[in-house]
Amino acid sequence: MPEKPTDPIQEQLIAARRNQILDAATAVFAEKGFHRATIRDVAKFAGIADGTIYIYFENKTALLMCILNRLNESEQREDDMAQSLNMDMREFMQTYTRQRLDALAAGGAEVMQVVLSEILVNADLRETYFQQIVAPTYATAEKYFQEWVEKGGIQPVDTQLAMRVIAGMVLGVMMLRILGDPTLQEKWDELPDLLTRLVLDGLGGDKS
Amino acid sequence: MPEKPTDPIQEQLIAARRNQILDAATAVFAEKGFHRATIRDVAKFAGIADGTIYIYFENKTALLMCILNRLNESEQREDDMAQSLNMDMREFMQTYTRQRLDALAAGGAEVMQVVLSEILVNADLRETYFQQIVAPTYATAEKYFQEWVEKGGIQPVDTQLAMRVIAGMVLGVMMLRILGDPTLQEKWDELPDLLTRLVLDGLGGDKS
Amino acid sequence: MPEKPTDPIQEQLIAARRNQILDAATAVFAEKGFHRATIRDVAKFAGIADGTIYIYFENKTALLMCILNRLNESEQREDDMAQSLNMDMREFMQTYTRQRLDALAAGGAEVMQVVLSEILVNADLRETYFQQIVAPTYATAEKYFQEWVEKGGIQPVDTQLAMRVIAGMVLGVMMLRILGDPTLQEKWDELPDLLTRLVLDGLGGDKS
Amino acid sequence: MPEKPTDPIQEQLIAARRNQILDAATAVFAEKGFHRATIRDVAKFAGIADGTIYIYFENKTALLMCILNRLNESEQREDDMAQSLNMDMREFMQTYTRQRLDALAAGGAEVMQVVLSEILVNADLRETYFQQIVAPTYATAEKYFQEWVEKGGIQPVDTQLAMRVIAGMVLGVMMLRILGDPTLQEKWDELPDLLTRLVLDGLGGDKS
DNA sequence: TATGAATGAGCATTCATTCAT
DNA sequence: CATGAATGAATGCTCATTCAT
Repeated sequence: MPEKPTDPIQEQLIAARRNQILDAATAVFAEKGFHRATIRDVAKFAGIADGTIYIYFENKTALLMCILNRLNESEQREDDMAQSLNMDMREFMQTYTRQRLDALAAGGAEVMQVVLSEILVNADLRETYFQQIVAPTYATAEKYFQEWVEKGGIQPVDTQLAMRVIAGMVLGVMMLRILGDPTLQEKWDELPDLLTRLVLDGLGGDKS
Repeated sequence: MPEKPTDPIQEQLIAARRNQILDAATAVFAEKGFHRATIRDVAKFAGIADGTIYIYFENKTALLMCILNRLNESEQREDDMAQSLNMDMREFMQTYTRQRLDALAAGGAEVMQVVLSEILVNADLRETYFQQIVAPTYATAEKYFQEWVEKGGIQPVDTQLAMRVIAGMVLGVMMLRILGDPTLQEKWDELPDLLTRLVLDGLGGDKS
Repeated sequence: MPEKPTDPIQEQLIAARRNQILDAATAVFAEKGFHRATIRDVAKFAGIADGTIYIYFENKTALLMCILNRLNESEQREDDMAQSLNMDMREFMQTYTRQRLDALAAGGAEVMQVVLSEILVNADLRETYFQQIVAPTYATAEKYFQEWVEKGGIQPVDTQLAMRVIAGMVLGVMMLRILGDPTLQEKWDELPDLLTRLVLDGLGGDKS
Repeated sequence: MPEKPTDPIQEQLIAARRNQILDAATAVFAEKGFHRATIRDVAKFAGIADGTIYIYFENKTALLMCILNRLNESEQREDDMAQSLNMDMREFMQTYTRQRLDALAAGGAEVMQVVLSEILVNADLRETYFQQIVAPTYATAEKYFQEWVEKGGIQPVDTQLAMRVIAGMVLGVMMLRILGDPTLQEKWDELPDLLTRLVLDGLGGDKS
């Protein structure tokens, strides 16, 4: 990385270049997969020389880590917005699921694809992902959950586990879409409602 | 691949050797991941020469495809058993989720990890996986689902979508465990109940 | 390295191939220097593929180490011959210096050049060289020296140090020749006599 | 290189900067070796930018050449001092060897190591070294030698060759020390005496 | 002059795949 | 069929050198 970027203008240039490279990396990795993509591919896509990438990133894996971090940052920002509102669980589920699912539909699928693929195989990356993205989400959500349980808004359950099931549900649906499920792609917009309904009311028909 | 083994004894030998190689490949891929694992690793593990693998398999990727197929076959067998029973949805959910989750806990995690990782990046593999494993599961399950809806056992919903959400829920929880979630690992046994309860009754507390 | 060469014929083939590669490496390193020479250069010179070299040698540096070892072995053989004879010091000096100097003149200069160059910079190699070539030579020679001192054939001196000075004298003259000294090249044959005379009688003229 | 610095103040600045860079290069090359050291290492050590080095030096190799030249100059100065004295050969040997050996022990070993290593492999450098350092030394020494021979102080010998042997002896002993010989390191101070005695009186014991 | 970001040629090494035995 | 030595294309990364500012 360029040394001591005390100059704020330099800092901006550096940030810009880093983003340029990360954008290229995201696109290329998404298309060819992390392993099949070469540094040369990324450089060409970014319109720079191979070596330049190594001025801004330690190595190829660091590119992936930083893609992950950018993902993290953008999600964090969205979560903050969610936090500021005071919602009941039904609203929360709707908002949360829609946000996540929309993000995927809006082009996040490819990034997710690459990141998940490598995460499954690279322990370091897995740890980072879990610590930086999954765990904070749990922490935030659990707080709400606990509140709702106390207010009597939902059945008493193991909140930790329930959180994971809900998060898993969203993640799993995303995976299935990424795997190419055409039905999910078509009816993607109906999911937030269905998920909310399922989580809160269940599908059981013998309740009345 | 050995050409037209009309001799049934030959056929068996060939099948045995193929399985021997696939076992080795499964073990090695699970430990080192698909890309880090070399053909030599697999050959050594199987106790044969590198070249021999190419007598039985087209190339390295074919090994993964065939691992996938074996996975498929074994799951199909289990699903058949499930089919033979005549369950209501609550029983089905319990049985299905427990079966899948137990399989993962019992050591299927590493294979799943490798397979999923590569599937996310390799379109051919993805298609195969979807056609051979996901789609048939949907087809079977949808039939049941439809029945239950008609019998009034569950609320009327888009069965296709509901299936996907349930499958996604199981897949997602598996992913989160693979990603290293310690809570899930601890409370893995409680999941079938929780999932069933969630899917059928929901978590909503204001229903009475 | 090819696995388990229990078969004696295989062993010979392997040894032959290793030598073929080492010959090529020696030639190429001598011409271009260790760093400027590429593995491809060596492979091309040996008439084989790049990768083949890595079947027989760990890495580029290993090539140098093995060149060193071959040097070692051949010198050891010669030293053994010297050992079997029972010489006085004058004979020994003549024989030893002539042997070493002739070896250099006969084509050993280039190998020596490469080996010395890298030894000066690579601590591992330096250690190996010292342990395997220099130290044994000292050990052998010191024994003789001690004998001569006891017999009164030579002045009492610190034998350890004297050995080093004599060895250094030979090495230094070699270095100077390698550095391109034309006088040394011309009068190379006169050196054994001069060295012997110098070591035993000195140049002082006021002794009578 | 800065063009035609007619201004004497400019000239001094340039010389200072060149020396600053050469000092850095000497330190860095000595520590990491010529090839492992990068221009960036040298620049950092000198506290300047990479590019600045190329204002004052043609390329990386030029740095080594100039280090060699500085070495040359300083040695020449010392030699001049030696020249001004009027010594007999015993004194000369003592002075010359002690001077050279002390210089090495005082920290010149690493520079010597790097310079010699590269000299062995780089023909241009070799020529420069020989022309600028070795040859002048010979020339000077030969003159004295001739004198001593004529005065009858020493045996009549081929003075050219004898010079080379003596120089080689010093160089060789240095090499052996650089190669890590612990005995030489311990008894380094005894060498000037031993060398002088050996060269002038020899080790032969049967002369009386 | 000084800077240091950008360049891109160059290289060691790996490994899937082939094929002579 | 089985072997495993040989192949050589492919690639991440380094670093001397340049040049716009």
